[in-house]
Amino acid sequence: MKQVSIKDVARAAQVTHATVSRALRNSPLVNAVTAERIRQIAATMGYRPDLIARGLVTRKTWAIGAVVTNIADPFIAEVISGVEELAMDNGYSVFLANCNADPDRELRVVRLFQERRLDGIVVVSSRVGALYMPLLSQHKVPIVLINSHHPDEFVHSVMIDNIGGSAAAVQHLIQLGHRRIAYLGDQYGLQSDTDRFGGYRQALAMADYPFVPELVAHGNAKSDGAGPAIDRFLKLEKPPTAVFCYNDLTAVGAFRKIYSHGLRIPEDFSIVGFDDLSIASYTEPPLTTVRQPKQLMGRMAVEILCKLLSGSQEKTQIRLPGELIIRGSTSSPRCQ
Amino acid sequence: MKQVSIKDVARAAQVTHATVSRALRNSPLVNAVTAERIRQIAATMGYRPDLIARGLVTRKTWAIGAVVTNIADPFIAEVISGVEELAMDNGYSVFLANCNADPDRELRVVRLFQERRLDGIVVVSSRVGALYMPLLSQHKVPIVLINSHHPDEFVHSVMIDNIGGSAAAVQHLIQLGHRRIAYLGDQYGLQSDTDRFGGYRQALAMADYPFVPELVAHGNAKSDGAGPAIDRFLKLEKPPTAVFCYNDLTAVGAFRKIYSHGLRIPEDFSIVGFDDLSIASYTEPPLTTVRQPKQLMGRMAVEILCKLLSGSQEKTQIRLPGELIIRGSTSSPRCQ
DNA sequence: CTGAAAGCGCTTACAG
DNA sequence: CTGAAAGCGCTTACAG
Repeated sequence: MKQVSIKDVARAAQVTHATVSRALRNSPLVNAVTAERIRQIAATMGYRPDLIARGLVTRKTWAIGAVVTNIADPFIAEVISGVEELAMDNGYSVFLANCNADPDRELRVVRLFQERRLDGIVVVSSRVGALYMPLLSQHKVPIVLINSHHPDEFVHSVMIDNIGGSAAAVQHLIQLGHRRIAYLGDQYGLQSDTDRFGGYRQALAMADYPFVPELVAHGNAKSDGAGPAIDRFLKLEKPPTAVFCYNDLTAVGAFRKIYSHGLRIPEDFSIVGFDDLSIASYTEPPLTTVRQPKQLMGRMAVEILCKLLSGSQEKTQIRLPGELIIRGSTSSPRCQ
Repeated sequence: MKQVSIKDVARAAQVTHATVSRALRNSPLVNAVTAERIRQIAATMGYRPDLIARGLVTRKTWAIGAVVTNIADPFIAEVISGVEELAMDNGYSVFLANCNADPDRELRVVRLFQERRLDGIVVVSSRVGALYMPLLSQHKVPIVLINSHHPDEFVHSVMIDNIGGSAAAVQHLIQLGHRRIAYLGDQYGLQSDTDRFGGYRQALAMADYPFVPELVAHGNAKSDGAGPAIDRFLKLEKPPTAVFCYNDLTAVGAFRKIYSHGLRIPEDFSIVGFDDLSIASYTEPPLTTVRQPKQLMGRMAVEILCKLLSGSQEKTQIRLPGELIIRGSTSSPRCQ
């Protein structure tokens, strides 16, 4: 069945389609009574404006793109839920594009979004922001980066305060009395890893603790990358009594390995994560971690986008604090 | 900077924009040499076709909608990653709409998708499929339901075999030697809960086990809903030695409660879940559960959609088997 | 307040 | 093989 168009309504209402358009958009340029009559008729006929057609003339699609590496990543899914929520509240629909860190796919997405004439773009956890530069420079499509690389090359970004968050985590361990605190990071040169490592060192320095290179290991930001690192830590002459992990998934992997060594958490070994995924509440004991306000980050990115889309020129680079959530995986070390 | 349009290219190539259109679409109706020349020029000028304009005339948007209750739900996020992947591979972009089981929002989405002239819609885990009926009947927009209520009212659906999956789970417990097996379900009348309960009863019946009403409790499909149910089970004169849970989150809640009673898993108590979220691998011990092929389900839905969009009239209702994944949370009961 | 006209950027019969 | 024309469903100056 064909959609009823504005002309069908016009015919039924015995006016021009221009008048129908005005009536439906509540233009003051049309007589209140006829306007109401037209609206009635349109409603009865089940008329729905064609946003495609409208977009063609208004040059506005009311659509934004969300580019992510992997929507199945729980961190990203939470961010996107924030993005979607605020976007919808502001009248925007969101196109979701998974890129899996595949450059081909990412390039295709950039082109596609350009061809679809999206009003704006949000990029989550990207390492290849440079790909979006053409869009930004040639077509001045507003782009807001969330927790992505090189935010400074872009004008608008929302970032977690990695340094501050990890410093707080390590300070927490220091206050509990731990002297040998390990850092279990990533290995792919992520800026977030570098920064969290930076926060770790900063906290040590502030407490006048020595930095011990052997207490630093590199996982893969996933659960299965933690094992070898923990093994190595425990074989040290003076093993650490606590580890601060790059993220929650790494921490979960650390849990398993610690248990497999017959140690208890937190009595024998304290663990701190980063992100506060929902899984952090489910470990046994629940994980002490640094919470990233994931939904909020998504919402803020859209808020920035909306401001830009309504003409703001403001340059917005937001750095949000992480919140240390103290749960059961940390305590004072047993016997020093 | 204004986008370069087909007319700009035409001017530069000294042909009409119709010819440019043909050349760019590789129409045989244009001289190979000029076609190539035009393509060159278009490329140099950085021309990108306007999909909005094209869509207006072709009546095809190459966009599909994905309606979900909550993208932050890990189950849904996985399904969507499958949807997005296959959609993109077939040239479709996907609009994501979160509805949070909010009817207002859901109604808005239906209207919006109609106005955006989407080519098709995928609905995940919806309870209110009825809302989409107008779209389906009036505008014959293809709709494929994934794990949603009342799939039979719709022509196309992808469902997990809840009955078979849960029967397999319970059979597994029976084979391990458990005699008193509890079912910890949901309480909101979800069809999936009814079906999983059905599979539970079916497995008991096949083993000639009695059905014991006191071994059935109702959680809330989330982690925090399991506690009271487990408490009640353990207070029974003859408590169960194993519990089959409606889903993994419920199972995780059961874990915590079992541990808080000082019992061991699986030595003292076996637990089985349903879904196989990534969290199922992270519990201690890892959770035995029924895997839903989440990504596959998403991909299959899009595959159906694509067939429909290329003219197929076939009615497709797929029921996928779940796979029992045996991990560490189940074993034979200690002492009967 | 309303209509007639132009136009958004494309595609596609229809002539030639 | 190419152009001229019509049209997709809208919006919006421009007249009246």
